[in-house]
Amino acid sequence: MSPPRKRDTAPTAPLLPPERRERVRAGLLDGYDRQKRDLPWRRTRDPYAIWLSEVMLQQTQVATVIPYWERFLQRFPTVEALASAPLPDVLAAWRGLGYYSRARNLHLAAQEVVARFGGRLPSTAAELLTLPGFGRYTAGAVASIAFGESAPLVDGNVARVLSRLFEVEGAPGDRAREARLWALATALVPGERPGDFNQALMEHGATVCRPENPLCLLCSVREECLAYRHGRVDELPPAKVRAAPKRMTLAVAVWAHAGRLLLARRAEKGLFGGLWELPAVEVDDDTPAPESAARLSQALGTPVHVEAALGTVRRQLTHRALSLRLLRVTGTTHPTHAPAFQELRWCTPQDASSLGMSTAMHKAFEAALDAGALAP
DNA sequence: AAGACGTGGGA
DNA sequence: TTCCCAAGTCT
Repeated sequence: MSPPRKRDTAPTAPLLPPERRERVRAGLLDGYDRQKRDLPWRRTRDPYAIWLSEVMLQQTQVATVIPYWERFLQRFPTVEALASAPLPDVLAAWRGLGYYSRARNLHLAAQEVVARFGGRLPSTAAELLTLPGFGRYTAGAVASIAFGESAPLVDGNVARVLSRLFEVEGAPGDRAREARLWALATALVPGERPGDFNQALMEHGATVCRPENPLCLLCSVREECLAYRHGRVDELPPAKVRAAPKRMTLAVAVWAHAGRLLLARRAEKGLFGGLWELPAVEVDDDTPAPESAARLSQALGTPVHVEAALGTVRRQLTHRALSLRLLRVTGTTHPTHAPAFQELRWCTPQDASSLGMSTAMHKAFEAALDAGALAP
């Protein structure tokens, strides 16, 4: 008989010893109970309102979200109200918040909640994950905060806090790193008040364990922090490498008729999907005005010609450098539908103010008016 | 599985 | 001015 085979790797340390787990939990929860910010969605237990806050907070700062959240809830107070609203109305309420696919998916999910769950949001992360716009983070957040499930969550804040506490190596996006962070979050969350614990983790990252100038001297889990102990707080986690923004030029039709401007609603997918705009087509940076007119004619399904260039509006997005080239155009017919757009509408500035429109296009719209687009 | 998808605020 | 990025999801 051969001797029992030895393991070929050294035994790994347990992910998280119980005593250390309890100290980390207690420290974070204490900090939260003492210092948590008074945010409006922490004053409600309505799962729909909590869901809405989590969607709005994706990649968006708290101070930006607050007024949108309050207005949106007034306009669409329940899942049913949201589900039965037309998408353009939902996008109008989202105007200026960015990442508009969030609003489209929220609307779709509300309709599914009505159709599949009788208007009641399901209470587990696993079920929530089946709805549009619910990824791993949002499913864990809503399940734990609204329903008290011990579901883990990892967002940018949590990733930073756990990276420092447990000295997790690797860059954002690294598979092994993500797996380790989720494993740590999963190991930490079971216990009292899972929703509060998850919020404590995020709150700690937002207010104490910040990306720059973290407040280690005020930290409630400093004694547990490996990065602090090893003087590595400033180097964990490593910054993510970001691709250089790509240039994108749009030829924008400024078409006035009888005191109104022609507006178009964009296709549902992609950049500014489903939003209203001054009709625009993508062109090369060096496209001359007559060719831009030809492209716009095709998109609008009726011939237009350029009367004047009204200037260019530039806008910097995360992954794109946008140039909106305003062209005053005219044509002999005045279309009410067009091949490249979902809808066309001739609008007064007042009409336009209530439509869902990106901030980029809103700036272009204002610039067109400033340039005298509707001047007599 | 990288890349697309917005915006406003702070350094 | 310019750069970075903040409670992610989808394809």
